[in-house]
Amino acid sequence: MKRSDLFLKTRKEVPSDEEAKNAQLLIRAGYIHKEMAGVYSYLPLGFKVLENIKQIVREEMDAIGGEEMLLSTLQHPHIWQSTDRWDDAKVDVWFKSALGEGSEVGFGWSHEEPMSRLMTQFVSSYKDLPVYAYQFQTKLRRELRSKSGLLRGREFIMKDLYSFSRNREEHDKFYALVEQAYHKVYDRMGIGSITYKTFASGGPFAKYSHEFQTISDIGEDTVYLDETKKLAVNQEVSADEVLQELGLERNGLVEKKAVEVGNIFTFGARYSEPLGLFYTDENGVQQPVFAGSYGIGISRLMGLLAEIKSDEHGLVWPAGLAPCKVYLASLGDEEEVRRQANDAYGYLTDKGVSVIYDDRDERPGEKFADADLLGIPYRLVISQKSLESGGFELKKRTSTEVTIVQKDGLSALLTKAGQA
RNA sequence: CGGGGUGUGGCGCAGUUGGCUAGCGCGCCGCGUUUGGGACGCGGAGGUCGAAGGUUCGAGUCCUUUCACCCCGACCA
Repeated sequence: MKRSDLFLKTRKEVPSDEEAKNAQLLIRAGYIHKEMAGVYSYLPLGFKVLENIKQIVREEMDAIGGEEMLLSTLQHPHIWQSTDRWDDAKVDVWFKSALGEGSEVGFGWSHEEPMSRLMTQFVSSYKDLPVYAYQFQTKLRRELRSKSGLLRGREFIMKDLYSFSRNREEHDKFYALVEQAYHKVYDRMGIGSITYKTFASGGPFAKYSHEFQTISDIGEDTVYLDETKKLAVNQEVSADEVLQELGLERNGLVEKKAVEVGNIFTFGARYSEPLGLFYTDENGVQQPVFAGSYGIGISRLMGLLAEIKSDEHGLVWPAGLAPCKVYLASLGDEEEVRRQANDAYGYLTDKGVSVIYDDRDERPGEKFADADLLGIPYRLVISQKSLESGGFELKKRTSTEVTIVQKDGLSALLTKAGQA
């Protein structure tokens, strides 16, 4: 991508209506645009980051047998009435509208009901189970107060996976598998070491649900950590009996603020029964499908990563999430510099290394500042001065060290570095 | 939804006890000089001062209503 072709524009000043660091940085860097409170649009570079986050999640969900699909956003009241989750008195986050007189529709804020209902079409025998289906969906929720930039919006993107198993044993095995997959997801995003499996309130079919909480001061949740066991307990369930049951010592726990980046629930027959999701077992007996749901906040992760992976100069995307690998900046307008910059851009692009080529007629300081603000992992500079030093200057976003490299060495170096 | 705060060119802000063609910085356009950490000079464009109503000879400024946004709280992935 040539910078001169992008509609991207960065800002020096922070927007006055954003307090949260993640929103300030992402807006300054031109990754997102605020439409209204708690509602953001994703601009080309922000969209790439979002897609990169999704891709990591997608790979890990596919690896444990997930089948990706996409449910509708518009929801019919009927199926939600059958689980008593349509009434505003029961669920207060519904955005609702009407098709016509006396005919309501809702905008999906979660999808247990439609997914369960849909499965009645495909599940009738024990041979049809288990089923693991997931989607990336824009969820709409009428939050009374959205805040913290991308961390709590009225419109946000979530990965939600639903498992449909024959029985608890089969369910529990998959539940454990999801837990492992989630840890891989967070590891790959560079927040594995500060993300804890956390015990939270359960429901009729499980004593606890589990959250994945990433330690951060911007978090809304308070958790108690056992750092040696790599476990945490949400404050909401941190009674003495619970700690005892989990084998945790209260005085060994540390209180921290954390951001919920994922959760996994055991639902059992809670939605299957009212929605008519049954199967016939080996003995010819009808059984309710044993279900679970598993969420990861995709857009929330983007906000959290911006919050955590940043410094005083701007964003610092982990490899694999950045919108591209290299920020190539040409300095000055000498013929030779221009020629070699174009050459390197073509060369890297051909080798499959994603590049933003800053070909604008701007001063060096501005290009350096943009490379930093955008948080691109590598900065490659070509100028009269760098040519005199023997090639291109390569610098990592996370380091101040500059190395001189030749064009032919670039792609190998960048490919190797990207894998590390 | 309770408490606090803010709305003035695309962005960030100033605007005194009401007073004259509403300013400044950034950004934008043109010309020139510049070129290793967000340059400088000269000349430009761009505003129903959030909206509606009211008081007044006169309202960005005072009053009423309303909308939006931010922060704290309650609620929530």
